[in-house]
Amino acid sequence: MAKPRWLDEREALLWRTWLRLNQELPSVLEQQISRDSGLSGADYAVLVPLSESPEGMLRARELRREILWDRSRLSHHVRRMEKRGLVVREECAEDGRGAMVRMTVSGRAAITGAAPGHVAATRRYFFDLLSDEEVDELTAVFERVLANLERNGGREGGPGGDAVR
Amino acid sequence: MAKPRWLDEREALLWRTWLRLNQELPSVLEQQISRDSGLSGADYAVLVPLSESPEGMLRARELRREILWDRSRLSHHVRRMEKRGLVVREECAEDGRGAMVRMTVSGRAAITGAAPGHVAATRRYFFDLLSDEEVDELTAVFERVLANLERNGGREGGPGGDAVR
DNA sequence: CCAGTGTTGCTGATACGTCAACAAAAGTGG
DNA sequence: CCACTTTTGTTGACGTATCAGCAACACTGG
Repeated sequence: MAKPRWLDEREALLWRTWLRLNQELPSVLEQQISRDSGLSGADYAVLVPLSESPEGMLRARELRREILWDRSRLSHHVRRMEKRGLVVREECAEDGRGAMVRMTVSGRAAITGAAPGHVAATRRYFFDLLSDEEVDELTAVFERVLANLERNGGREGGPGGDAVR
Repeated sequence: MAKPRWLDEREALLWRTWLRLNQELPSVLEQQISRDSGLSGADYAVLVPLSESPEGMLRARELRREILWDRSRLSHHVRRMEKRGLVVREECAEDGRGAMVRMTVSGRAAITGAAPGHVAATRRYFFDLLSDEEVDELTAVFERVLANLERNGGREGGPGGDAVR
């Protein structure tokens, strides 16, 4: 693996652009969420699946499956969110190990307040700049890359960069 | 801004895919770098511009401009890298405030050793899955989004997610 | 020369993510 | 039923990122 084929001009340009976009877009969106709702991107990521589930409650394992977080990360973050009154932990009836994470009233209020602004920002900074065809093309490419990633480089829970969601 | 147009089916799919890719791809690449060179993605991001500059040395300000980091982040990270012997700080001749960051011999060895494997991984997980046309299409789309981002949402140094580079 | 202003980099406090180690419960095969 | 393994969630330690505040310097107009 001493001397692999280097990136050519066009590839290098794409790579730099991609890295930069991945740095800037999530950052701007997180700031937007945080500024007008006090939630972090991580908070948002946790609250979204909860808000979509029947009781506003999910087992930690399910939550992790949705957002692809490390066990430890979720545990720590839920503890912090609990301290802020956004969620509560309850014990799981069917499985003695399990932990249920339930959204509080104030948690639901937070996500309900934050979502519209976030979707609007998503449009303004992303979807408004894409044609319908481009939406489909990007989806196809990303899914292809993701599929390959999971076939090979996949790890268990997949710690990783933050997701605004 | 109470009720913005929600994301339709296809848009939501793209968004989820994008978030997931942004979480997984950088994570896999960072692990790859770290595993076979002991460098973190952040180390790599710092060392690349240094390795491309004439003396292996840049003023902190320039370095920040290249990688779009916060002042504080760079300062902290350079301190840690200095402790590990990858770079050294020197004072800037022309500007009394300035700080020069210089790559050490061992720093250059590290990046030289890490780069080929990283480029190979970049190919395996990204470029090998794209056609030539797709490379150009993606570049065009990303640049459009980035340009809009900098026109509006731009902040100063731009703290943001990590870049593997 | 000076006061005012912006820039540059550093630091300490705090929040966050990752890792290794752990405990408890559940599953599994004898 | 009993050892053994796996799954699940928690914790503490550590490295890292962000934020507010600071000090030193540079630049500008008077």
